[in-house]
Amino acid sequence: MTDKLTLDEIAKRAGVSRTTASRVLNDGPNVRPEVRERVQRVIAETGYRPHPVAQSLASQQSHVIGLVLPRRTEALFNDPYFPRLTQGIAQACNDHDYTLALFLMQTEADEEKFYPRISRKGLLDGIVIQVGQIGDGLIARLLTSDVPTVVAGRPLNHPNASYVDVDNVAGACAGVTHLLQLGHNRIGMLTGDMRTTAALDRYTGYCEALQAHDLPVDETLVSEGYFTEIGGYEAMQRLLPHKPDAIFSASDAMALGALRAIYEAGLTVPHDIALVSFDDLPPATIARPQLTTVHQPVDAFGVKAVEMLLDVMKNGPTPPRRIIMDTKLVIRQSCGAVS
Amino acid sequence: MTDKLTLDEIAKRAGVSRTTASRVLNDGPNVRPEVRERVQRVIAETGYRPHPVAQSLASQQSHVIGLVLPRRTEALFNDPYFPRLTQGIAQACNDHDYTLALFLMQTEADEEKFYPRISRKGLLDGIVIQVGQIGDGLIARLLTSDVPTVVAGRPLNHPNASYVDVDNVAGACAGVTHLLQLGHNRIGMLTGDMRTTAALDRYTGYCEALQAHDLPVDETLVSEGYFTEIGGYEAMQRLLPHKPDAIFSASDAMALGALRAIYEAGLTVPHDIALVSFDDLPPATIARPQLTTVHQPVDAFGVKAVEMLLDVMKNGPTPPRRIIMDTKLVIRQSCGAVS
DNA sequence: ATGAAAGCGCTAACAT
DNA sequence: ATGTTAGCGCTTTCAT
Repeated sequence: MTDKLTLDEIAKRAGVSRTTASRVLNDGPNVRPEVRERVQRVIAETGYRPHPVAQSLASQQSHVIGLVLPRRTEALFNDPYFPRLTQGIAQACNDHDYTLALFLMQTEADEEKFYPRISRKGLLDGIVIQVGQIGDGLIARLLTSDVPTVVAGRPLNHPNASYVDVDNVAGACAGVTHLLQLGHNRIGMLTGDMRTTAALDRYTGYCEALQAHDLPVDETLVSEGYFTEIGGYEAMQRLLPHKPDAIFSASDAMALGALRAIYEAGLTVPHDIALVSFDDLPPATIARPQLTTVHQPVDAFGVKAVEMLLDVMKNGPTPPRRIIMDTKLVIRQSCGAVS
Repeated sequence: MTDKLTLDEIAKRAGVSRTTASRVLNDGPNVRPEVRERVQRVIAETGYRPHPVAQSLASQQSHVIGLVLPRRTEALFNDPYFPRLTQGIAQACNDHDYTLALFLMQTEADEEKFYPRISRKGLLDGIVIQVGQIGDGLIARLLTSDVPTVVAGRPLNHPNASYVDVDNVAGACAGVTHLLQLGHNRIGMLTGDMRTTAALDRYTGYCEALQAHDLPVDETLVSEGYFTEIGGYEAMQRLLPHKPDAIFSASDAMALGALRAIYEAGLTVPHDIALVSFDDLPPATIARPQLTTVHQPVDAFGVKAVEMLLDVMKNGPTPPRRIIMDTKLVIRQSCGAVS
């Protein structure tokens, strides 16, 4: 009933042509105020809503943005980062009147399934794709497709990709420098999954900080923790025999695992080992002691990604856009700087 | 180039009518094998992909399912439940060749913004909406709209809604009964947000277990923790003066908070206070001691919700469907049953 | 300022 | 088995 309502019907009831009705609907120009009002009243009275698909077909834009998260199941919900990123992007889509379509790619095989769907102009007006080992092949293909694409995180080997990232190098460097200034000189690191640029860049920041203080990078003090709690736990266990006096963890989740390992070894944080991590997500304040950590603006990150995509959609992919967002060291208890 | 490709073009190149080309595209009947093959070859050679929006308009179905999560920002990423639910639903959509559109409703006001979009047949073939205080008004409206809707979780006051839920009552009852059998008789409870049915039902299960053992419900031993870590922490602090010998927590996250409060009070789990919770999400195995908890099948839950929706889409909303999924007590360390 | 007409790219009922 | 003919509901030139 309220459903068979079409723009033609509205036009008829308002005594105008469908064109004029369309103009009113889209707040277009060239409509006499009184006519506009009349049409609007009919729209309001009937509760008419335009058929979004018909609009899409005619206007050649769907007002739908796709978010592609290439990530294994476990990584996806063990890491508080993704829900938060998704939330930020969803919010931004909302604010710009776009609908968000979510694509979770669990395996490389999913790529083949998704690509035809999303690369075809029509369903999606644009795509935000998160970097990650899975799906990095997709990035290349997407960039040459006719769907505007923006990458969340720094992609490897895609020089003309538009992307937004946080300054992982500077952030990590700041975290490690803080530990150095507190007088530590055997600073170990728990790295993330080294197949990701986030992990690589944070490691780079760690090295830079040490080198700036004329300290060598001791590889026996570096262990891969894959960004997860359990990974951090195990990596920390590997590091303990080498007696670090401080640890920089590439994620809060790993820091949680490190805390466990340290306690089980009969040591305490920050007394025996000082700890600084990266993220500033909920685990940071849940942990005891609370984590000193490099804050990254995840929400703003999502907003920036969407805004960049909108820009690319409007003005084309060249030149490639680039936004590197600042991080900020948040000092809490785990570093020992405050009591 | 590869984009101006339309079904007409394919038909022309294959020397058939557009109808026949369409038949081949949709694996329809009544096409001679040789013709079918010829068309398929042209499709393959040209890399043709049908325009999904045009298909939607003509066929009156979008192959898009909407997931509506009415939840405040904080709740959304402090609780590992939602990412996991989303993941399960996304996976199920995938498997059934549907695209997932995500709608995060942060405020009641968002309702007004979303409703027109999603209630209009066209964009969405169906909707899965998660229950929650925000958005419960939406449920009523959606149920009377012409978009097939299924609720994730038991909705309050919507007798003819189709929904899938876990057996919160039985699950909670099993958890508390376990504590009773271990000999505890001052069992406190940390409840979730009591405006949600999940929290209410788990409380009901708690009461039932006590009553089955002829124990009264002592309200001084019950405190609301809103499902969050910090909420559980504070609720536990309120309970400690009343000397419970065991605690049933309505979520793993709250149990984490409770652990903190208990340790800070100089007590240990399970020695001084035994602990059983609900969820069996990642926090359960990260916590020390590991949590004895009522496992709920979140992934399967999402799958069931999608399958129910598909059923409703196909066969109409009546009679209302109902699926209550079983839970299972997972015994770990926090209850003290094992060493 | 308004409307007629031509699509947008596809599906489907109806011939043949 | 194949093609013809209408749409699906809207936007958008192009006249007027």
